[in-house]
Amino acid sequence: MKKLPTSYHNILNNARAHQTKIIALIGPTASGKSELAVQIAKEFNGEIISADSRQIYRGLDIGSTRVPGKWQRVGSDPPKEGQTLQRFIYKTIPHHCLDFVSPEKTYTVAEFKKRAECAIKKIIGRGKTPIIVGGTGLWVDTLVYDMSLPEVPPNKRLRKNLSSKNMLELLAILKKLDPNRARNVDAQNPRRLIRAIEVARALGKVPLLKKQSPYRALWLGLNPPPNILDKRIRDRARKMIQKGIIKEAKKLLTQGVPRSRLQEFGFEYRAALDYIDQKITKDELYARLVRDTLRYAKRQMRWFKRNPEIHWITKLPVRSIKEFLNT
RNA sequence: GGGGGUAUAGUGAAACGGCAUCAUGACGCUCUCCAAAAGCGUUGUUCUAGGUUCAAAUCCUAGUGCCCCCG
Repeated sequence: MKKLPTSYHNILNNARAHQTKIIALIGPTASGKSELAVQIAKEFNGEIISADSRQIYRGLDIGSTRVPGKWQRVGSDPPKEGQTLQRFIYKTIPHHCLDFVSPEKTYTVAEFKKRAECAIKKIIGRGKTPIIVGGTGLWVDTLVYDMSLPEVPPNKRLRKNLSSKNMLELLAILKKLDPNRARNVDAQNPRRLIRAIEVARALGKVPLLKKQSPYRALWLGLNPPPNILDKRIRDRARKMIQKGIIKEAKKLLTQGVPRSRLQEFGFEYRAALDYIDQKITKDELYARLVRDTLRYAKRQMRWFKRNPEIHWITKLPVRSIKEFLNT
């Protein structure tokens, strides 16, 4: 990551002291977050920070339904005749944290948080409003609530070693390293146990999780009524096939992304692989995409429902945003 | 028309005549960096009618549905 001039750090520190305002826009897949985010950004002089655990990866354009490049460069409107270049650039809506990680690398929330914070600093430095948009609940929360995740990168070898142990053994290991964490960890979840051991081994113990937002965040939640979301999800699936999800999956494979890795990028790629392997027909591919998207949307909503700060909206809430930014 | 096979949860499967299980879905929930992940809980099944047996998903008979072969 490029080092920032110190002035940016000062800006962020000031921002923390003065409770910088940010907008967080969340919602399930296909709810129309991206479009709305661009509208908000245009209306209120903002820049967009994506909080999506898959749109960060290069080459996953179709399967992750990343916003089209034109929005990242020029907002949603092409330049009109007679429009000056300056006016044109002014309408540009920059998007951050998109399309920058090699698909072969495993990118973690912690890395995302650093990069996104860096983007927030820059946006604030330009006197603009950061708009965090995403469907990955954990990623949005980590950023907005400034969750103090321990700086311990994943240790592949340790994880592999521990993966053969059962949960009682794992719990015993953790108990020796950090009895406190052993008491409140989910003792039936191997992944959590292994992660706790990983952190405890590196730091001596698992630090307490701090969750204190340095920002004043306006939480907006977009959740269309079921029939509309259903229709949007069907459109999304149809377009995904039309735009060439299969071609994209094949391309990733030829680029050297292993099949196992491709499957980690979500049900879209798992379904595409099954089609490539001729396990399913094109109609079945469509049906699978629709079904799995609906399921995923439900799971996303389960996460969001727990956050009482979210204002659930149906369209651009111009007045509330104005009030929020002016108080 | 004749012969053979098969029938178990919404779906896919397991169960020597002895407590009907497993996976998946649905529903609800949890979350200290794999989060489109991982985990927890709830729900729900022996095609129908007889028979044999202390006891039947399992054995027998008939019916029904589905699959295969012959005509």
